[in-house]
Amino acid sequence: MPKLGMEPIRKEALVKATIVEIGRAGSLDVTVSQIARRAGMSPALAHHYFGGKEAIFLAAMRHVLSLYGAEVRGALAVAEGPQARLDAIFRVSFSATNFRREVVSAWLNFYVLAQSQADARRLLSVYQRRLRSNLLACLRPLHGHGAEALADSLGALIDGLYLREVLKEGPPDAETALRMLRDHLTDKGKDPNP
Amino acid sequence: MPKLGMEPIRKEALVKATIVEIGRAGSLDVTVSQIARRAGMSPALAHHYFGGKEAIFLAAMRHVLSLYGAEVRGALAVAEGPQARLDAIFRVSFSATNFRREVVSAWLNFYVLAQSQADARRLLSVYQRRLRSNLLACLRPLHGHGAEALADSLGALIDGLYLREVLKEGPPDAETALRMLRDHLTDKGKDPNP
DNA sequence: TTTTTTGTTGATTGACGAGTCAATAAACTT
DNA sequence: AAGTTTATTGACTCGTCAATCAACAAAAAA
Repeated sequence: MPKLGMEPIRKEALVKATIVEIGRAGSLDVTVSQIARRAGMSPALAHHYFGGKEAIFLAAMRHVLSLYGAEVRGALAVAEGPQARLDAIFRVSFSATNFRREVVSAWLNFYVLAQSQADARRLLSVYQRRLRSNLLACLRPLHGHGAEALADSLGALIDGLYLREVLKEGPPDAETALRMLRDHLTDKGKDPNP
Repeated sequence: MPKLGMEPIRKEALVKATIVEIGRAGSLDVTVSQIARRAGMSPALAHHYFGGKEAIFLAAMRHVLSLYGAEVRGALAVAEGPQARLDAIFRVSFSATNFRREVVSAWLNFYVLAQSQADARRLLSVYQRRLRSNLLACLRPLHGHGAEALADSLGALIDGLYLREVLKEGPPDAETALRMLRDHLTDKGKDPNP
């Protein structure tokens, strides 16, 4: 049976299964066995490829983050002007791929993980810095000073909207979330000192 | 040794120890033994008084929530006018008692808990509803329509600021957080249709 | 004073889960 | 054909932890 070149396939299956299982459990209280079973293999194989549970979680985190990052880059590539680019970032943050219960739950739990695992913290920091710098690039032309504070509050608002999603029932409401982000900016002094 | 009337004392000690331990671990991966040891008793006694780990967490959650609730009520009692009352809510949310690493970590983990435990979810929902209605009472006189959306985004922003605190290092910066909350409101159309 | 209630713990149980290992088998190399 | 690498798992080890229990101690009630 053993076909060669299984490693990437198995790893991907494990990473996806990890996200699903974290979503199901709503926490990191997920056994390697559960993950492996959902990914269609034995627990031993999961250990074989990743070496340990910690590494599996880390890989899952990287996956979510890089997926999000890629989507942002894609959206920015076709958006022209700061206003449009800003909105592109917003839309990606609440796109169907990212704003799903599973993924939101994963994010939340990654924040928890970041409190005790340095690698996880580093990854999250990278994401936060990237988001901040993306936002700043758009905000500076629109609101000269105050762009920094605005970027920070927008970041916090996005995270808060994610956080609150986990308590809601029913399908995620991206429209409402987007409206709040946009309203956060409207009526702010436009370009006070360019 | 056995003095009578220990129950409330023991319970309080356990609840406080729980919050400290959650803060230390940064997660709910905390054993009853750890909690009991920090509270100065045997694990068996913790089980005796609470019946199980789940109940200990729930009690800790109630403690944090009721402390916050009491502080809000106290601040509202001496604040006059919607503007002042609004700011009172903000200040309590980032007061020295509530905006501490331990407590912030506890909040975060309660959100996680809420995903898998119905009781925890109920408690958090109560808090959210209360916050929302407190905010609404202040916002309606100031911004007629749009008060609802504003209350929701303020709630999300508060949660987001808490969430982001767990990644920061150094002491919590309440001033900056407060500035963001206040800025979120400034320049919004005041009282468009009263 | 006996009995009951309340407080307290050491020792134990039973379950579960991460990680290891030896063994098997297919595919590639030489 | 013999040897090496890659894939795969069942069985096992070792540790941990929630929960239980029997036993002991002191206060209160009878």
